Amino acid sequence: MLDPRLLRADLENTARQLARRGFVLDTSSIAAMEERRKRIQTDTQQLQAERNVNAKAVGQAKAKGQDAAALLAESVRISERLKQLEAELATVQAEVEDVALGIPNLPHNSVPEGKDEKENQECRRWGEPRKFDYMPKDHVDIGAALGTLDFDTAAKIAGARFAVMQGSLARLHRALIQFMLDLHTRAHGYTEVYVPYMVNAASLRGTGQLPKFEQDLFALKGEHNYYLIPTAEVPVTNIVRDTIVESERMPLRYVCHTPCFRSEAGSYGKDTRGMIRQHQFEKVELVQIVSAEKSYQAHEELTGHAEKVLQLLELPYRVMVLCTGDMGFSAAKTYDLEVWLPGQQKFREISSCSNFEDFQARRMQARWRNPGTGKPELVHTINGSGLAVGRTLVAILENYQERDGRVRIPTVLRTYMQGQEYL
RNA sequence: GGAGAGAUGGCCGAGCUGGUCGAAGGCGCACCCCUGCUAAGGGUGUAUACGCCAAAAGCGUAUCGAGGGUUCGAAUCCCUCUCUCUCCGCCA
Repeated sequence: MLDPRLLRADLENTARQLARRGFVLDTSSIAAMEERRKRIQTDTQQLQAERNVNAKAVGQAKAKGQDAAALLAESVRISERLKQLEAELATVQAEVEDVALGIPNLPHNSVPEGKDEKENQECRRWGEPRKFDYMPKDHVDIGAALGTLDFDTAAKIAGARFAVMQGSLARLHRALIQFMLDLHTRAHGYTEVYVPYMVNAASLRGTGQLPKFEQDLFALKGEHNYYLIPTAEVPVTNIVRDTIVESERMPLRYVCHTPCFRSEAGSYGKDTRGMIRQHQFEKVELVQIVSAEKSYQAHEELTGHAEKVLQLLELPYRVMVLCTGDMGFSAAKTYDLEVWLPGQQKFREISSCSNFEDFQARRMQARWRNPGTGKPELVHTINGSGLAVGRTLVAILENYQERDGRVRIPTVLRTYMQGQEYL
């Protein structure tokens, strides 16, 4: 959520900044709504003050044994008018809230302007895509040949966009998770956390998935209104919802492995082959809770932590800064890491690292106590995949394939695979 | 699933026979005074959000788990929900 003061005092400028990311803010209707809110709120508060004064007078009169009939009559009159005004105020405040919750974050100044993913800009590249002296296969064919990756069985058990893995492939998948967690906890200073995989609506509202993107989520039926998490970002970031973090605990750095569940509504026909886009996938997520003045530095560092995983796995990648039009709803700035997939002859997203500034924090009421002022201030939240495990597995299969159908296991993973060299 | 207890400020904890309660007291914290070290003592202050205001000051409003109700007036009474704890049952 944006600072509501922007909508009150700096509406035109806010609209201009939102226009950069292709969001049209209806300034005249918001201005009118705000005008109404202000008027009703002022009137209500004034009347509430009158009621309080009057009620106090009644109490004092009664205590002294005086007749309070006139005061009581006045109180009744005020209360009736107040009931009506308070109802109006609640309505208009809910209206303002609805509008505010639907407005995306302002893009940071350093974000290039653009309409869609075609206008994202490459920041840097790492590694050299391997030259094959044969036509490299994609991970679906590689997995099928190994007999360890099976989409048909998954379709029988569940449906489309699921996978079944067996044997050493399933083990490599698990090894990747251990490797990533170990790296981030030992080398990058993150604290490992374990969290619920189902969350309530308040948490999803906090990180920005609700109310606007409910169609992307799996919701549970029954008496619990739970949703399956689409990313660990939701439970992990919400650790600090409705809390004031003491300054000596800052910054908070969490790493968390969870499964992620996404309905992928609206992506029909996209990436239907293989395990690039699944309803269920594993991800190791990095989350940082930092102060405002440190958030952009922390964002760069976190992106570097995700890159380190690819570097140690020796997978070629490039770093893209997303343009204003391609960024997610809550983000102020996003870097995507794209790994090279020989099977597609393309770079594909494997991590997305975003700075949300105080956008999520305001929704969550997540603050820290600034020792300089002694006052609570909104934190900045940052997160990134470090990495998407399924896609990392795909990248390994395709980049490490051999002509004979075997797949070499990256050196850093061998200790997790009992020294095994090939799948 | 059954029976009970509870949720108050950064923390602990009164208040809960409705009015003077944004809330006693303590701890913690900050500043000041005293004390030539140490220890102890005294004083003052110490929530958040919002509104009016260019801003500060100030004034006002709301908030005692959440929501609703009763009442002229609710931390206090009633209802619903959420969460926590204890006991029993069941269970990985």
